[in-house]
Amino acid sequence: MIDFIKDLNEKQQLGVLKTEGACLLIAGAGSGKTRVLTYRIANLLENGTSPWQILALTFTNKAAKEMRERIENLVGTTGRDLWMGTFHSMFARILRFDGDRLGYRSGFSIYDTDDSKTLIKNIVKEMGIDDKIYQAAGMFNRISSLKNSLISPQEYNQNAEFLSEDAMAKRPHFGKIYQEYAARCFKANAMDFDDLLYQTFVLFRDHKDILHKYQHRFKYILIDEFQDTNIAQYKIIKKLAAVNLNICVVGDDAQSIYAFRGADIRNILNFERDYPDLEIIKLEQNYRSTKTIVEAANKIIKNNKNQIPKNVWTENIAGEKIELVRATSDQEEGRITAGNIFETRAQKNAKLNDFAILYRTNAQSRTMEEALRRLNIKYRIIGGLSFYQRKEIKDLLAYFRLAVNPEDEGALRRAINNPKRGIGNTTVLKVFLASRENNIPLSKIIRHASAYLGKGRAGTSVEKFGELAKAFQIMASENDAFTAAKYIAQHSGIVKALFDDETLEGRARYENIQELLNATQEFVQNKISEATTEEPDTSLSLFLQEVALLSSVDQASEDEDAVTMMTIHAAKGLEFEYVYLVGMEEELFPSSRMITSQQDLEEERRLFYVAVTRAKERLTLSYALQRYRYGSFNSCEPSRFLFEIDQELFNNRSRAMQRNNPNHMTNFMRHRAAKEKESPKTKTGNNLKPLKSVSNNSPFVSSKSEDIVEGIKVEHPKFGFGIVKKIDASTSGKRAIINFDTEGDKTLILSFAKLRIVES
DNA sequence: TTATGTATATTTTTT
DNA sequence: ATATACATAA
Repeated sequence: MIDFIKDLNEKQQLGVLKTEGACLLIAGAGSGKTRVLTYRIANLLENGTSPWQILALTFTNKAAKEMRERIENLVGTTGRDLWMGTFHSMFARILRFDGDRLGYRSGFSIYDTDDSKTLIKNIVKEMGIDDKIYQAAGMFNRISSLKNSLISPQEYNQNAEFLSEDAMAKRPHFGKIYQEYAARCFKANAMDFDDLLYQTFVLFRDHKDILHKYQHRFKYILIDEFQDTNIAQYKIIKKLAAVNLNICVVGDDAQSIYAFRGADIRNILNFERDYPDLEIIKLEQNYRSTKTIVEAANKIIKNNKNQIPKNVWTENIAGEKIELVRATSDQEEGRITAGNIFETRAQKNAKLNDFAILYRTNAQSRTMEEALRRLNIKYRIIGGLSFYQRKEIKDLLAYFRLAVNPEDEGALRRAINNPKRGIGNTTVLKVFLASRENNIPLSKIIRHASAYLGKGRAGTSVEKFGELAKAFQIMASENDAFTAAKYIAQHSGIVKALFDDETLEGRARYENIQELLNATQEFVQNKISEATTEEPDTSLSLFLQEVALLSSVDQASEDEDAVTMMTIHAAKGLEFEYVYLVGMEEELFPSSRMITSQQDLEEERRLFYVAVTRAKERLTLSYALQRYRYGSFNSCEPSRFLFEIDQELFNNRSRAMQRNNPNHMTNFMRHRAAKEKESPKTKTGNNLKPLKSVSNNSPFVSSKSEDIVEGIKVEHPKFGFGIVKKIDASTSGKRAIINFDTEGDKTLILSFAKLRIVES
């Protein structure tokens, strides 16, 4: 029997013991909600609930893994059969079992964002419409948010309001693109990330027997990070919980940072409405951070209007004051940060694992890397371009996918002529055309290519590839992931091509391929050692599914003692003794794209709140006066967020620095006041753009590009002198059409173009 | 069909 | 500054 009482405070106990009915845990930062969830599950297991009757949804696979380990420590090995993981991976599992009812086959591919965008690009190209208006990224975002709101292509195309909106925004073909995109994914036996949610919803909606199966299986449902769930996720969960009604959600509205991905804070409010006899428990005691940090965080979040009132407090010591660093440049910021880490480690005898550098954008990691490397400090970067996004990895994965799912359009496109087989673009287009016109599966076309493309060289090359693909398919279905992967890597020619590449880059790529093969081997071994059944699934198919749903945090290994660097988003749920939050500058944090609306700004502030509350012992904030961006220096102003922390919470050094440079802070304050006054003017000037553009965040107008107006004469370093003919603010990034004396008309993006005003 | 050079867009966060 | 896309030549 576990002694719950000893390890938990009163509120936490309540959260553990209130097993029946609906329960909403509002958990402030560092209030031990993971602990509550862990004990809650352990308690359920101890009371005789079977592991497979519990569905626990976490935000990352890593969180699930850690929780599983902690549960096993409490109650033994029963944790293994829990349905615990991310929404996406648990729903993928359900769809693998029962997706056939929707017409999917079990080896379905999971398209990542790149795959989806490529497909959209191809569709737009095939439709022969302007790819400047129908940009893949914009179309993809729109489709994504529609799916997250559970609106199907059919529903979309029958809705007069949507259609007229599109017509007004001058993109009348969007509905068709959405329809075609969905059709093509289905034909390719592929789902994108959003489909994993959307199709699960459809499955439960249209097939009551399957819904019943899961409704009765899951006696208890738990959801972590509830503030970051979207409408689709909520609706599915509501269906699943409808029979047993035992549902416990944990979240903190102050840490909701994924609205851009469809997360809807209203889910918390809906939850109160949908479960009237709900028990609401507020966890407000913070066990993680010092008083200083908790106080700073509270002050920051107070500036947000939308929030559930709560009072986070701590019994911890006041601890060190917050340090604020001003650097002259981003490079200096890096040097100071690295130097500070170096000193602190020696002083406090700390491990590098205790340090984290957090930033708003991935691009900021580079200067930090250089600085750390100079001091020989080990580091790891989470996110950015991950291992699985590297070209050579994606190339080989395409072969794997094709072996598991022969209809995968994206995989076929990628693999068919890589390495070079003399199958060019024209031929590939013919293959797709033949498939579409005769309504014959791609796999069949390529295996009988000469019948469809003629008996020329192209036809035989494709046919040979078809045979190869078929062989891989058999290989994948009859062997475990490692065996199949090794075979495919060798026989696809990918390994050979890279092995022959003697350059340094080629070597690295070759090693990455080896690494991928190691990963399949590890996967197989893990499955066997964790197995609770006779025949664990070690297929390449399952490997691909797990890899596709890996989050950036999941990929980090903590074996080595190293400083962790990541975006604030990736840091959610983590904690470190010493946190360095760099790049505290206007336009960077808050991001220039997020300052136009109150809502967006509040999300940025929550992001700041998340960053600050990662720190246990000490928080260091820094900003640079100048930052190298887009290949040139830009001067920066300190972030407005810095002024939301009480001056007394900064250490003497930081305050002295501010005093010694009265110019800086006060100047900035004046600056901002002036800007705010001015802003209505700029807004009216921008009113030309259509009411509803795809990117509804109007681009930030820097003071420099503001000065560029129609009719003035400017000088460009390359094109020489010219007259501004027209300003176009309708797209993302304000553009100007300029008539140059020597070069004629050019369209330039103002935030990039280096223009000097000659006369206005 | 493939290789090469030039133009163009890109940087917010992610399952 | 860098990655990708497209056009052009071989």
